[in-house]
Amino acid sequence: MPASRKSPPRPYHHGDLRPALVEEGLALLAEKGGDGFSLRELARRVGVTANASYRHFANKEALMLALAAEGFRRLRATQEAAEAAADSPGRKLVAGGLGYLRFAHANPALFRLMFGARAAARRGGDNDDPELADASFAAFETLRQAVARVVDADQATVSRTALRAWAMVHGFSQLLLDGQLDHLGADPLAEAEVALTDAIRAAGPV
Amino acid sequence: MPASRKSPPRPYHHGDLRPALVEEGLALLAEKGGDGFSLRELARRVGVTANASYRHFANKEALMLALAAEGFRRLRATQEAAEAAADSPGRKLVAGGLGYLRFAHANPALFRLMFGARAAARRGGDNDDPELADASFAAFETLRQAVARVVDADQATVSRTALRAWAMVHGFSQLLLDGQLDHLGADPLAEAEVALTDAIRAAGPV
DNA sequence: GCGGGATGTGTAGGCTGTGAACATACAACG
DNA sequence: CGTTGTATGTTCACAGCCTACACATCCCGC
Repeated sequence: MPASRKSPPRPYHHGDLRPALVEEGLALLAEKGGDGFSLRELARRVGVTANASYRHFANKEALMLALAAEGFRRLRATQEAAEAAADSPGRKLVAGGLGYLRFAHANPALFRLMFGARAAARRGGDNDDPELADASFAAFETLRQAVARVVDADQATVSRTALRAWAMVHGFSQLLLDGQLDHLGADPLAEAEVALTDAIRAAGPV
Repeated sequence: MPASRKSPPRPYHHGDLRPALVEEGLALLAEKGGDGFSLRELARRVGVTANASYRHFANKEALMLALAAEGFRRLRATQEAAEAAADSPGRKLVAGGLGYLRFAHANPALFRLMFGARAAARRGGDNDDPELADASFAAFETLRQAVARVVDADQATVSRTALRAWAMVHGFSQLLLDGQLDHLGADPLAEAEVALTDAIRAAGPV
């Protein structure tokens, strides 16, 4: 009865390969970093041939774009969870920013991929991946709304303020995970957190 | 007389290979981006065998670190030139920031390498490259001094303010070259310039 | 129950980074 | 001036990578 047994001898078809590739891909990315990420190793881990992934992704870059998009979705979820735990609009804004910072610190390779992949894809000739563009825009929208709940001004002013806040948060995140803040002390994340909190508080209400 | 002629038939020794590799490496990086940068192609361009570079760099990563360090030196030179062209401390600070932003926009792959290489090297087990650390620190020092000429406060306050300014400038630069500001209009660089100028003016005098 | 589309495998080619042995040119010293 | 040592490039080799193409296997709708 070789028909009905499904687990023991590795079935010919994986059954749910695409999400498995994304999930294990995120893990592999965290372990090996952006360089050192290999399609073949990913396939090995998932228990499938190197070429199997080509049924689900046109090439390595397409897979990386999918990882980046998933990263943006998780970043947004992290921001929203952090905001939900705070109890005033001002504190929500700060909490969202700190969530952003911590996400970057906890997922350095993914964070770098998220913000490098679009540019890399476009210089490769592809037009902008809509899934990635959406996911990335949504993350910024989350921040813009947090700002809107604080500043109470016309749309344009809110957007300008949100853009500044984004640049500040993103700048700290990037400097932190690039080791550029290590000279500040023993715990760069903590230093970055207080610096970012001060900066948002100072610039937040314009 | 095959001894004294030096140009026609490619001499066995290049004569000045290391700086040639760095110079052409920067060009190749600008053309191909961080991925797609190949040691073999670089060697081909310089007119030398693939393995010749191993006499000057331990491996590919060491070469990339040298490129990154050279990038920091040029960034600093760009900042200083921009500051020199302005005529008041406040304007010098803004000009330096804009110089930083324009450098990032003009050299996207190099900029990404500069800020990614240290982290990548350290997760590879190497300890921090001192040449790179120095060059990178000097670029921040340039900005810190520009801030010091503006805020007139104790050392600690100056450093905190400079750190904020750095994060802001760096954040805008990174968002710009990652295409994250494209939705702002037809000329993202110009948009980023006014946004950054406003932000520095607003936050500069604390 | 069977035919076709979806999914995974096998094989192969050209590229990459890098190690080891060898070749060449120059420089210092007798 | 001749020798010898050292810095610099070259050749050969290998494993791993991405990916194209042909083939195998499974499942679903008729």
